[in-house]
Amino acid sequence: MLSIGDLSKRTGVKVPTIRYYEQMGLLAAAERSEGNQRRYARQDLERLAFIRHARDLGLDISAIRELIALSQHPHQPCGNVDRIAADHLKSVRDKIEKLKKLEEELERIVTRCDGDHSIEDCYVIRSLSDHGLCDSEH
Amino acid sequence: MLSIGDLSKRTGVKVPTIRYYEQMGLLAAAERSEGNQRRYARQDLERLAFIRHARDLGLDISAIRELIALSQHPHQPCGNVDRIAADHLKSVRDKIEKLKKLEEELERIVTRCDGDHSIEDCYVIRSLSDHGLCDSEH
DNA sequence: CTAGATATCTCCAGAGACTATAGGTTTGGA
DNA sequence: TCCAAACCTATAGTCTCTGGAGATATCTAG
Repeated sequence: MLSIGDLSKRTGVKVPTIRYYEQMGLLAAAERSEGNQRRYARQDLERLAFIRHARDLGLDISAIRELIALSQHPHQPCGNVDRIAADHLKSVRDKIEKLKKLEEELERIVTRCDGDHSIEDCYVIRSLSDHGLCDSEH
Repeated sequence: MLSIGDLSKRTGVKVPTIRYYEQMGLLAAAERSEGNQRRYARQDLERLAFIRHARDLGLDISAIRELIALSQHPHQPCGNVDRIAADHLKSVRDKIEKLKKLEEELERIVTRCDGDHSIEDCYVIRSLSDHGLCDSEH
């Protein structure tokens, strides 16, 4: 049996975060030692690794909760699982698109500023003040 | 003079958000009507548009606070302004990089799932469970 | 001028996903 | 056996808003 600290070291998830996941219902309430400390078995380690991996991929807590619930019915068809992942892929793509537009605009703003003139004339400040200087909508 | 609702309509910033910006020190405390309601002048409109624009670009409140402070000394050189914008550009680029890696991995996971088999065998679930199935580090 | 509708005021709580602190208890090794 | 490290619970804070409650102000129609 692993202590919460052991589990933390093995998964890279911080101790308070593990307790938080338990509170949020992603991890089952752990067994306890005689002195009331949490003790974990291998399944808990796997479950936490699953959660960690899903979080790293940017899935939010409620999506993960749903995936866990689905994974406990292994003989059902996996359409919902696929949908969750595909939806998330779409939202990641949307975010990338938005950030690329930001990148372009920031680039445009920054490259017109040599950092060596007065704030009064600074393109960065002027761009922020005047939306009309933007190329694209946002 | 504009009411807070007028200002909201003109800038697209919600009323409670305007009050929040005032509380955070981005907007000066507004003048008040006899009945204690906020009244805004044209400068406030411009300032709020500046804030909105900077937020749309992803700059955080403290960066905006700093930019506003700098913009009030128009005769100083603009090196710091440039630095804030350039730092932000870098962080946007970093975010894009990370998201692209996620995109790749999610794509890989999703395309191997046809949504038409059992959860037991689902590649999405298996990928999340087993980090070893990933192509790249993350 | 007054009634009623709309807008505003302040204060407080909640969102999401943690993170940190305080004050106390248990555990593991020398 | 003793002590430091790890653990426990409970609570509050992070960041950027957003929404609600209950009270007050302003505007419009009659």
